[in-house]
Amino acid sequence: MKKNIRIIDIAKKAGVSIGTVDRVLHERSEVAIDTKEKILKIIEELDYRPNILARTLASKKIFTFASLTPWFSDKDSYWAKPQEGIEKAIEQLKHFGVRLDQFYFKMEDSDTFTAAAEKILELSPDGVLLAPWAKRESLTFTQALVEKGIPFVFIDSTLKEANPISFIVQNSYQSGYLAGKLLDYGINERSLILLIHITKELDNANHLLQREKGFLKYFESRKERNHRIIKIELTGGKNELNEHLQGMGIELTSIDAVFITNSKVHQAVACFKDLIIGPKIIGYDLIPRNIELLNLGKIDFLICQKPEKQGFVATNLLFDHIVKKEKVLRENYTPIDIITKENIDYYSSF
Amino acid sequence: MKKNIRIIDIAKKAGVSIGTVDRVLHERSEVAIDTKEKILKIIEELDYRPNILARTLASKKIFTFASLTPWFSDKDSYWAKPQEGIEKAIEQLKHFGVRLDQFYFKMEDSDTFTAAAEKILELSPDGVLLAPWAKRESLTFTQALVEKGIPFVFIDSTLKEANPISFIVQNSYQSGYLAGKLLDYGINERSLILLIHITKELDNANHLLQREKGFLKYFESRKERNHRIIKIELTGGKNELNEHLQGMGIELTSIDAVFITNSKVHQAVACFKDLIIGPKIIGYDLIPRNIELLNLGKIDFLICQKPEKQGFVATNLLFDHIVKKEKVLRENYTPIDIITKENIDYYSSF
DNA sequence: TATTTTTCCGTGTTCGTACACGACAAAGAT
DNA sequence: ATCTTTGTCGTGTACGAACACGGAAAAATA
Repeated sequence: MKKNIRIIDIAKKAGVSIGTVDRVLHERSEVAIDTKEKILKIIEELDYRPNILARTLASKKIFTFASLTPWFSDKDSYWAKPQEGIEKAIEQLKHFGVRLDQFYFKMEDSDTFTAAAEKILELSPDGVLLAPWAKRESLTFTQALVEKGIPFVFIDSTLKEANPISFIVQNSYQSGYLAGKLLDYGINERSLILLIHITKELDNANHLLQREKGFLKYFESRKERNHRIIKIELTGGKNELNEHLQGMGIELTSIDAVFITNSKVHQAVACFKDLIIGPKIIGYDLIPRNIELLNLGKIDFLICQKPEKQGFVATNLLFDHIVKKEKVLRENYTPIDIITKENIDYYSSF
Repeated sequence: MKKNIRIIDIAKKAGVSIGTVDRVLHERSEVAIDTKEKILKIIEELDYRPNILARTLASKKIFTFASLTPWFSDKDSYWAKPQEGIEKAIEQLKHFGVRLDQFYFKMEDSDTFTAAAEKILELSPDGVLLAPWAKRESLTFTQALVEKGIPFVFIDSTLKEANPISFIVQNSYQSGYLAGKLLDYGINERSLILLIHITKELDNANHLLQREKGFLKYFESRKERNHRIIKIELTGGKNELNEHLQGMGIELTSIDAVFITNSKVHQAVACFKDLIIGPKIIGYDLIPRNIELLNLGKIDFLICQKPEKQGFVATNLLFDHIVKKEKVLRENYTPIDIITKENIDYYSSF
């Protein structure tokens, strides 16, 4: 049983006191250059790893993390999930002196983003977890963070122009590509496929466009299947899809497969509820209404990205960087999970 | 910011010394009944949670865990995965004074199991992680553990007759059911489906029989699809499947879908390698040869169960029970993950 | 009453690290 | 020659909990 190396072991070996070793470890104040080098060498040799327990116990420092994510009213809503993950991580990290301050913004009002960002800057936390929704405002914010030397991690999406210590996102393009594959797998040649966006501002939703792109790319690579793909943009009104299809002169029964690019898939399903054999349907996210429809067999597949895990991992990345001072992976991708009626009961969000 | 309750806070409030509070906390020696009750009440009131950091730092106790799993020679083999998970967990728990002793047995020789079990009993660890492969021997072992008061956790499978603090397994039946669904989704009516076991001792492999059962159950519930299912048992020889099919007078091209009940799926694929459009194929586990075939499009789906996570979770369950003295969930199920060429790059084993 | 035993509980040290404080010597300033 | 300054480094205390030791009071025994 190998005993752990302690500061005092280093000190003894170097013939100095623990205080001196401590100064070297923390670059606290001046140490004679020879002594410093000797100590560093011994630290290297002995492969010294500080005992985190003792470190946190001794240091009265409290680390404050701030999170800035979209506001949600319902605990079943999508954005509640990353928050859950963040909170779960913080719960475990409490012992290490980590505290969390949560801030929210309203997705439809970028002023709320700016206001929250200012509050965070005023607070000057040790690290920030951020969903960079409003692009311009996010950039201003992250610049200010960089100036203050506050590290930050992106959740859910990332900004090329910013410089986070890491980000954790799903590869939307690839998930769209997968959706294409799954639908294609279940239909015959010469099928009619709908690609549906249901959102109020498609321009702002880069995710959805990426999913579309991946989806179309898949079928481009399978031209020999001779499918016909129709793209439809909706805003989420009732009966909207029905009317839209009528307007285009498309029979419900002629549709073989449907891809909805986000969690609004339940809205599209309503349209087909009276058919005995409906089209194959694939959409996103395990929200309660989708789960219900999946279990009823009305939805064939849901693609999911473990949003809780996203928050959880992001928080731990920040912790590893700030407290443990380890190098962390910059690019983190969430899995692209395939959920069906048959495996949903065994799906875990972590 | 709520300050953490310490032992000294309790002591002050009760008008005693920290030593007395400590005795109550650990039932170390006698404390006057009044004092004890008063202290317990205050502990309750203040919702005192001991600081794990300080606790482990002060207590020189070292917890020893023992693991007993099948021996493997190749780091790519299936049983290397749970080991990886166990080791990763132990790495994190080292700070809390947890050490691991690994023991192995040879799957084909139950004497090696008994020998290892005896060594473990001799070692008297604080907890045991166990893959209960040989049933009779496992029961003898766990009985001895119970007698010595050593808690244990089952990995990969469980024994009804034993009483582990928890077990973590995949629901094999359900995974077979899912395999049925996925295959059925991709084929037309009146298809020819092969159900193939490739193993030397099918009787001993309850997993595989459960998978078969789930698979058949799915199709029983979809009788109207009018498929024909042929069950084949192989032992893993070269060209075995080919010869078998010839013997039965089945054309390769007439086969629409194939389900192999374990990770040997790559052996079955070889049989169809010359066909331009082969059957739909589904099997188990992300071992290198399967991954290769998945990427080549020769295998459509692999069902996976995060074996690393299994080891990881099991170790943490043991830790929570023994060190943190928390209640742990008895029944734990691993996810039933669906892996395709399109999402494999984003699959994480944890 | 004196002595021993038992019951109850306070004190002090320890774990490994952080950090404030100040000691000491050498170099420079007056 | 005396006083400051500066560079080095050791000592002591704290963090919160565990546990050994032994002291004081109460109870039991002589």
